[in-house]
Amino acid sequence: MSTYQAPKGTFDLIPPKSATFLAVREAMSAVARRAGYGYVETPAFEDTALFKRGVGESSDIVTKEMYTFTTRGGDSLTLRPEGTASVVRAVLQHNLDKGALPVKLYYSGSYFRYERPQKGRYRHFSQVGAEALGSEDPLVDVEIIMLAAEAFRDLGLRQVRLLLNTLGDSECRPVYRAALQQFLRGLDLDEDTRARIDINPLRVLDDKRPEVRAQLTDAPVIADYLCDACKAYHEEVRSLLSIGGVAFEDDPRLVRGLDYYTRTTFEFVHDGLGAQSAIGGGGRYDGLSQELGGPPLPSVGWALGVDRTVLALEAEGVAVPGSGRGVDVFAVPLGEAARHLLFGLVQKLRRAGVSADFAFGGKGLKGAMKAADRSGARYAVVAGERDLSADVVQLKDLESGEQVPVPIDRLVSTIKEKLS
RNA sequence: GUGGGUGUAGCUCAGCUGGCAGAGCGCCAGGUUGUGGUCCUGGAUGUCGUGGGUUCAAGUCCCAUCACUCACCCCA
Repeated sequence: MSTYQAPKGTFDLIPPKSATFLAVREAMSAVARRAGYGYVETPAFEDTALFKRGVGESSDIVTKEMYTFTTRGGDSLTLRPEGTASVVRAVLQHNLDKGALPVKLYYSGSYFRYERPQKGRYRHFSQVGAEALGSEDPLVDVEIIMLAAEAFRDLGLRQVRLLLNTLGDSECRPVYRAALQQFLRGLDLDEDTRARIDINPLRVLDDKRPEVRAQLTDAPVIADYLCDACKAYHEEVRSLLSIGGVAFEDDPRLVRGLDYYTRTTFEFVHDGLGAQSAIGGGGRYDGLSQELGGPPLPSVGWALGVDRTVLALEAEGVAVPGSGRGVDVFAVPLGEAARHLLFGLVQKLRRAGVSADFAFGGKGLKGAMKAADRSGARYAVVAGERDLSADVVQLKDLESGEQVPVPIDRLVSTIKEKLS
């Protein structure tokens, strides 16, 4: 124990688990890159007003979860609670929307929300996101969803379910919203929930309390209120997903926490994470650009939770490929002359693209071999006075235990050959 | 903001109705003065989260406090 520890709701990523996090980030990023999405990186903080406007004043994120601070100059800034608002801001700021559409971008980074931590919910968390901006084409929705499904599949997750819904648009949603409000007002609800009826009634559908859920069974569903355009759009998305072989479940109760979503919304959930079952989610946000002062820019995107995906992998007992690798070679010197020679050979190996480590600290041979073993190296290079005077080093295969002398000037080529 | 659970060795945890601080794993050393992963032997490491109280005596009981954790509201 030390005097200091990581702040509440945060955690350190340390080996060996940190390798899994890297692998998850990489797998998620890779599917986006393969599909022509370019990397975008925006600041970790933005003008507070961007999130208030973008995420929505009525969302809980804005009302109670933002890390907001005032600069010396008097500006109000906020650590980003999510990625989409920042990306849309960047696209508009740099006029990317004036070029070829859709603009396809992906990102990977840290996000911040001030909440009570629990399993899968942290104050500092990690997401990989992808956004396709400026195209109102059901195939884009489908591409986005398929990419996320592919990322989870590449990682080896099996128990992932895709939930799908539509939230309608500016034409039909208000009608549904009014009907829902009327229904909700007739229920027996606590004060906070009653307040939400006026602010964002859709979110009441998401309540998990049994006494609330019981009353929601006969709630009106959006499907009955969709306008023709939204209905057609949603049917198209559904049928394209089916043609593409992507399994999904219609979930008319699926509402998301951010105010900007329109039409397609979806969530990837995993059973086995505890209460925080969503490992990724997203949807279409056709009105967000205009909300932020830009032109109409119908867009769709997702964010996948890196931390939660790691939890899901653990729950399934899946080992991520490539996350447990050590170095290729470990050097074990005996005596001062060998220390200098082997240290030099380690540099040569590294320059040749072979990962290599070294027994530092003048350990005894036994201790150094132990270190070699723990490093996960495939080969150990051992050398002492005897070998040096013969211009060789001992190359030991740590799996088979076989050991052969190799001339010093042929070590790098010999190892490269064996590793290929 | 609300409710539950847990704080004992580096890690995972045991420790009964109060009576000398424990195990497994890991770590270090030796068995093997030039060879790891198996095996054997030995060793080190604790303000029992913190502060107070009850008691002859507190890891154990009581109070407070802090931390962690799970869940609710809500969300990736």
